[in-house]
Amino acid sequence: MTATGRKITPLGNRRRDQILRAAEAEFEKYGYEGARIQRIADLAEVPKANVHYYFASKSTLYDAVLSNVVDLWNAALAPIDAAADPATVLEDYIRMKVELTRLYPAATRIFAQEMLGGWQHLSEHLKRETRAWTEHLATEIENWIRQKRMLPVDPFHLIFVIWATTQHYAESGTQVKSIYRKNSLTRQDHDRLADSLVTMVLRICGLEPVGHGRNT
Amino acid sequence: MTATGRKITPLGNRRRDQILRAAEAEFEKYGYEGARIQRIADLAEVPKANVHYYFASKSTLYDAVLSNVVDLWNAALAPIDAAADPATVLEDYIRMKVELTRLYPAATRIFAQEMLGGWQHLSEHLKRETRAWTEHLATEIENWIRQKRMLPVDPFHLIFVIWATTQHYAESGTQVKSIYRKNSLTRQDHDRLADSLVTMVLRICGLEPVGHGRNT
DNA sequence: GTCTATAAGACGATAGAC
DNA sequence: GTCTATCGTCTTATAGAC
Repeated sequence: MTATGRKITPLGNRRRDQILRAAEAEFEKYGYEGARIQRIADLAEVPKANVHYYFASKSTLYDAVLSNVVDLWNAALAPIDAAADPATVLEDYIRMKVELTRLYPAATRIFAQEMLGGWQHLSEHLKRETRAWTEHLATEIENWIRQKRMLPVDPFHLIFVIWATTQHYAESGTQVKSIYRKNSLTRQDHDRLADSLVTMVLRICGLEPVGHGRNT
Repeated sequence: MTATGRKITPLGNRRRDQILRAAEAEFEKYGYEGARIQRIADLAEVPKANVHYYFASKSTLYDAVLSNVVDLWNAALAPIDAAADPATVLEDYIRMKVELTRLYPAATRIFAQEMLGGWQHLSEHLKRETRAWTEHLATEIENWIRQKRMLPVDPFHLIFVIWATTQHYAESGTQVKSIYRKNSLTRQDHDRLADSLVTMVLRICGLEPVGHGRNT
């Protein structure tokens, strides 16, 4: 089940997927207002009217793309093992988030754009889903602090540090590239970011690295 | 001197300023593509053609807005006292950045939008200016690390933590509000963010609070 | 399901009276 | 400087043949 309550592409609709992928690229590059159905059609190599056959309107198409993006997020970040130690959970979370950023930069940028736009195009249902997960993690962090298993810190601010920093890196072709004077971020760049972020977050929490993920 | 080499509104052009302010609000809300000159005109309470009298094109108008935003940034964040201790410089930087976010949320959001869009509408000159300041701070941090005045950490990642987190908060009317279930962020919210962020950054650097700014 | 052609309207920009 | 009226273009969406 996806966020919309339907299976993602019950298989057998290649044309639809083709258009969906093209739309993702278009919306990533130009945002909702800037996106052009003609370009989506060209990229998907179908006539423009064909896009409207599968998706009634531009808005419907964007909904479909956003829904996929949110599903991706929730699926990957869902499980939190409350029994595990904080350092492990936080490190796993960070590495997972950086990995998502690396694997799906387009989805990540659309997500960020939508956030900056105040979720103007996101349904109430999807909004609730994204919020629920964050609150869950925050509650866990509060428990750990109460149990003196980590230094006191505002849970939401800590989550935002992780979220904002990885999000910030999602934008290949932006200030990050501009500062590093590179054209694309490599696998190594992302590993270094993950390592660095883990180090920083653990220091914030006064935790020692577990060292099960990588050798530093 | 501003980023464009001219004084900001040499005073005496109320109409122009009126339009500029309206444009700022419009671009903040809808982004460059989504912005509508008609709405800007309505908000500024002038006929649409009047907008075109003061600004030749939509692009020109956006340039003017962006230029003001970048000037604001550079003016407030420019001075770094290399002789001062790291904790003081970092704390001052954080509090200044949070304050800017509080005072100019519109400017901040436009800045963030432009960043996410890959600075598509920012002139080369302005790009260079924003980059220069970041590199300057990074160099200072590297010096401090070499002099063992703080724990080793990737300077850019540290800056991004600060930048991304405060930026993330700039979006009143977004996920932050959604999570906190509030309609606007108060002065106190921003103070708490600044305190929290200072604590986190100083822990990352292994530094003690100086306590000259606020009593924690 | 696929595609061409086109409708219907919105938009940025301008001409030209005052 | 200000404003009305309008031009030309672009864009979403649809009608209707195949």
